[in-house]
Amino acid sequence: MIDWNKIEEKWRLGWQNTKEFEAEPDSRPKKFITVAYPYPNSPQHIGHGRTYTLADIHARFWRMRGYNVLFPMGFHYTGTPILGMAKRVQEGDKELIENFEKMYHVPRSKISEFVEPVKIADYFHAEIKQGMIEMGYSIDWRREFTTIDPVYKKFIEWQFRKLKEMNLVVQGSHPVGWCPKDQNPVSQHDTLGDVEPDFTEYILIKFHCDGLVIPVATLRPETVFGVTNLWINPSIKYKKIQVDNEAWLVSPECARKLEFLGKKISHLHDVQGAEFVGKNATIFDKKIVPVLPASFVKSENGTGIVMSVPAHAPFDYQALVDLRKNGAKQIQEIAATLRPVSVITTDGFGPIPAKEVVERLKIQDQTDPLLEEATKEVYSKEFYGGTLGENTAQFAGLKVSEAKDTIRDWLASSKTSDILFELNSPVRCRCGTECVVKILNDQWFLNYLDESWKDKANACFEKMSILPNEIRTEFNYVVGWLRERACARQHGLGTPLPWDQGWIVESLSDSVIYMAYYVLAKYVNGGQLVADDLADGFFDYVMLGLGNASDVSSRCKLPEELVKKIRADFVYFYPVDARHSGRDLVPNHLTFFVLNHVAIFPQENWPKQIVVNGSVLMDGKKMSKSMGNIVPLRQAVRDYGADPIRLAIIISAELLQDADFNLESVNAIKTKLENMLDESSRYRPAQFPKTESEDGWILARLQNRIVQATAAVEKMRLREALHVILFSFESDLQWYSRRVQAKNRSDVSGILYKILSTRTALLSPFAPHIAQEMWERLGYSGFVSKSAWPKAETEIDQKPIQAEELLMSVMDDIKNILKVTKIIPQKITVYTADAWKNMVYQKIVQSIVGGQTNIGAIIKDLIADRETENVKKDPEFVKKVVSGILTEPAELRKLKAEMAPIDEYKIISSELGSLVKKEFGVGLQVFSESDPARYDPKNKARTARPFKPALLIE
RNA sequence: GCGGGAGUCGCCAAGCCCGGUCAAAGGCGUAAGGUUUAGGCCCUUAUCUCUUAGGAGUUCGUGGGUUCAAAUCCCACCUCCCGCACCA
Repeated sequence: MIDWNKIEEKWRLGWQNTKEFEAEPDSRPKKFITVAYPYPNSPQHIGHGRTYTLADIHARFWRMRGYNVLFPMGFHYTGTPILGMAKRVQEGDKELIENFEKMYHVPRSKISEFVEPVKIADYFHAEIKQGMIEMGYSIDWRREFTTIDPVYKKFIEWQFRKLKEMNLVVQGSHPVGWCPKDQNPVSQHDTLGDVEPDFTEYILIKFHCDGLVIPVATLRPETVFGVTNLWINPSIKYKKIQVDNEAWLVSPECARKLEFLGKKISHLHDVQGAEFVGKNATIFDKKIVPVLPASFVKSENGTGIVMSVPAHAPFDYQALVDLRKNGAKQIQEIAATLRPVSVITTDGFGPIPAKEVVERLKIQDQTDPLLEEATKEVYSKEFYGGTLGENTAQFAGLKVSEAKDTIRDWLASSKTSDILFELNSPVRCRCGTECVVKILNDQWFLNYLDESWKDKANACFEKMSILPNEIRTEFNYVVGWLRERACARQHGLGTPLPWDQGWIVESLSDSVIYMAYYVLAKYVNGGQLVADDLADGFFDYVMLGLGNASDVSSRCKLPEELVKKIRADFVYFYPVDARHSGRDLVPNHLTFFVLNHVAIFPQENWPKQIVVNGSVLMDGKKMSKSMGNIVPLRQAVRDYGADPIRLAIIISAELLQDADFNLESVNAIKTKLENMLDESSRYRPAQFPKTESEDGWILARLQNRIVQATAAVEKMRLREALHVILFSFESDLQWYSRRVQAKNRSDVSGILYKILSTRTALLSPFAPHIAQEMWERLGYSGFVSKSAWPKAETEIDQKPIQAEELLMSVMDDIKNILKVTKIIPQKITVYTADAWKNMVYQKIVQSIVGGQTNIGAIIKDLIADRETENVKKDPEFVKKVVSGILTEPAELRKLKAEMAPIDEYKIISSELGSLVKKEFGVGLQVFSESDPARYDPKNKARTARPFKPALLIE
């Protein structure tokens, strides 16, 4: 039994002692590999482990290839979730505290400290870091930092002043979910039940009545030309309010909403809805519509008053129908005069779609729940397929999907409209207060709408390597679609906006160029760099090469040598060579990362590569708290060992696929590794004769495998690489050992040793601990992680490969025949094809490689040639050869076309006998097809073909 | 709706870009055998159908097409997953 944790700890300490992963500039070429840093609000689980493992393998691979690799890590403290958690701890939230205790095993004394947000971050920071160490990540820990370190804050201030100078930070208004009591924006983790506040923008269209403005909320401003009346609920007590310099009539709920939408509001008095029934309202100064009663109008929706468009809104149509039947007498009379006004024509609908759908669904009255469905149907069909009719003035002919915005803008410019934001479903803050939508008028944005900024980003993406390349289009799409993005919040941990201290730089905006900060972090941690006197000039010099070291030195009270050294470090390590992250960060972080780099840094420091990976499933299901199937990383390391987990995650899926993690696969990997470890004590270095065919073959295979594995890792196709290292080698070795055993050889230990050494080196980036242990047992001193990545010989001898392929295929044929005939063999005879057949074969291969696949033409050619005119007698032979060659890979065909034919008779008679004897227990006779002395009772010899000798089994 | 991705022989999953190495890798599962006191681990063999000579047939979401040849290229359709924001 192997004690994984002990082996792992041993080598971890080894790496630590020799400062294996501490990168300093030197004469070697560098690779700067980074991963999106973690947000420490919970321990990491195996899902998090995937991205870091991929990056670590990447780093270790380049290190073995002779690069000076910097692989650092930081911790993202910025953000609001931790703040919300601290609040919940303070409130004694049972569920959360239980999670800490039972799921995360946080000591009770620690939890009580969690009322302070930073303590939460600190705790999980330490926890996550320890996990990364235990996973064997080759991180240079001297460069660790958090995003609330004083120097980091200076750095972010610099970043933002830079962006502002370039006019990329702009101010504007922005709606947010808002708790009126806390006076704070709310996001998902601030609400009861963790509901994301989700809201919709409605257009308020202003009607006039008795000197009052009657605003109605709608999502369909394009139907305004079809309005026939307004709906008011007679039983609601409406409010008359002063809005800026107009008097509005709205429901009480609406009045409250409006307060937060940047309007000056004062309440006048209450009016019963019934008072307005029967009155006339006007719009566009001329159109007059009656105000009618309707019970479906809800006080809490919109303004509590609705514009009625019976031609296109099923609710309105049905309410009108109801009213004609049941209304008060004079109302019935008014209703009877109203006719739906069609303003949209849609394929598949007549002029009054609302009527059609209401009648088709057999809707009874305006309380019928089917009306929702009817509304949806009309809405979506008209939106995508409708055009505005002749009676819509200058908008006639526009598609509904386009007209919506055009008409909205037109209404706004003529001051007949306003905006209302409304939560899609009621949301309560953790404090219990009902939330609203508030418009922040002084919100700061990063102006990702800026065209020249987008252009630069696209230029950068174009030159970048994106792995896997499939997601490249997604990046392009995101860049095109990005608008202004709010870049500051009013609470949370982080850096205050340098010019407006009331705002904190938002977490997705202070994490976009921090890779540059890793260069500084080492000096911060070493105490040489402190925040107090750091000025922008320092960052300008270090990161952009602006100004000079002596000015910076005197201004920031830093030794000039130090300033120069830091600049030199930056010049050496930048740009970022690879950025790893999960695919969820594609539409945000990764895109912002590029955008901010191209804004701030000169082109030579733009990032070189992005590597994106999919997520990790547990037993085929998404990991989630509620499912209770989260596997904490550190626990998994204790139970199974770091290397088996690393491999299980990597081998279960290619980069972008979701990786399915399950215990069986971890166990399978574990025993596989344990077997390899066992083997590594078994072989010793020794001279080996490269005389036998199978030796040449296995050594050639070894070269091929190295080439395959290397190419795969270079493309970050780690699953494929691992497959080669773990399994393909195995099948090669299986054949080799069959051959060796058949011959009773005892001189192969040297070869096996060489192969295992190579495999160990190939394995080491993936499973660094166990590979190191194997390396030691194999008798090497020093670290395998420092040894060179195996390199294939450029000249690979193809002859033994062909020879062994021939033997394999004959063995397969024999087995096949035995299986079908179920005879017990007494004697096996092989006949190899005649020389002229080889010549024909060669010619056919050549013409196929040359593009000729037509059998008739090939035969004609062959007959025309004296040397191969024999085929006349046996056209079937040509057919079989052609189809045989066609089922071979192009590469092999090419090889056969170029190479001289192998001597099948010689190979089979010298190599096959031992195998046949060993595996079938019988003797073997070999003849050439037309050997006059051959033993051929069944006349089989004539069926021999090149690479397909004829067989006789008795 | 927009954008992206996927549907492969019990399950997971390669192959598709660059058509013939493809009845289609590998892992898991299953079955038989070996090893073992027994079990586990491990090893061997088998695992679409048919076949007493190395062969044939039918398969890669569905339906068409291109080609000497299609899992792979083209068209249409069906189904599933993810993102659509100010949240890390």
